[in-house]
Amino acid sequence: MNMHAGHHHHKKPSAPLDAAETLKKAGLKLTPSRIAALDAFSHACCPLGADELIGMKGLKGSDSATIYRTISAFEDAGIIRRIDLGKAYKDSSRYELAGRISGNHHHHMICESCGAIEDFKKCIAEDISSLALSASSLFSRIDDHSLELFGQCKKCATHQSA
Amino acid sequence: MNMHAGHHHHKKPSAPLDAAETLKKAGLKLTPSRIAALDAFSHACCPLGADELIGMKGLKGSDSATIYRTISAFEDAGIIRRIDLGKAYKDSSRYELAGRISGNHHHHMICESCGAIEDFKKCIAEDISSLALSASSLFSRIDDHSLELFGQCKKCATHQSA
DNA sequence: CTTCCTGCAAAATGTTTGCATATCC
DNA sequence: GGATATGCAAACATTTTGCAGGAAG
Repeated sequence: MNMHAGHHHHKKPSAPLDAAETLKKAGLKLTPSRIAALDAFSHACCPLGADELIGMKGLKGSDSATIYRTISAFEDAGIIRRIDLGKAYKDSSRYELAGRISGNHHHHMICESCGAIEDFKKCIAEDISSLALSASSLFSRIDDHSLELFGQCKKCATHQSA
Repeated sequence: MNMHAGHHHHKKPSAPLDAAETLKKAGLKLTPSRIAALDAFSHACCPLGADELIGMKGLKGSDSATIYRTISAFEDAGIIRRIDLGKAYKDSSRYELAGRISGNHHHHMICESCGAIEDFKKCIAEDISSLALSASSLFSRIDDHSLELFGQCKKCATHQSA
């Protein structure tokens, strides 16, 4: 399956995101591939997979092993976060800048017919987290959460494509 | 990474789940592997992956290709649903009975240190879905959602293991 | 100058597929 | 009997790893 996001307007970064600073904070060396990857993530309109990074301007020359290692390093450092976009995208992992990095915490609506992705900002995480904690016997702390909505976009609903 | 759920008390099915009926409704033939797989899912304490089904009593003889095809057929039929349990479990897809089948719609809290999983019932999906829809320019319908909370269980928090 | 990153090639993993046979309805 | 499911083996895609050379701090 080879789906793609519906909209392609690049995202304006809340703050321009200083690569040098971000990488230094993470204890990672400042290298061309990493700068390019960081750039790709901060300009992306939707979560990116390794295959998409491979072959982007600035990462054309990078080996795929490097891409995977970069993704892994970024994830470990909390710079990016893996996003589950459902079955339409289940073949490969996709990532986006973590909320603390982008200053743009959000969730996604995904069209199960065409794979279109739309962000939404409204987040009930605080509420749900404390509710969950108070009902929990095992957990004492919630650090993060995922919330995605799956449905159908207007275009697909019209075309009756599912 | 080879993590496992913290608690292992099997789940009591709300309703015993008639395999014959479930499969018939789905337009699937009633075969030993499918009955066994359905049984595994309805007795599971947490989401199961293909590797876990392979080798369960009743599925010992089944080929892994059959297991994958069974999972796929069940997912297509809406019997099971893929669950993203975060990086601790990212190496393979895991599934659990869909809410309509189990009568037990819920979400998960996952310990990022040890992989322990706890369910929680409280769900704000209706609220969030209508909020999201009203703010959306692209979407007209939400059919499903995922919501998982990631944190640390009390045991790991105590042992300072992260 | 030391540590870390990268490329290359090979391997490991999880999952999918083609085809002949067996099974279900 | 006809449609569908299964086993087996091979193919696939994605991601991981070992190692030697190269770049960053």
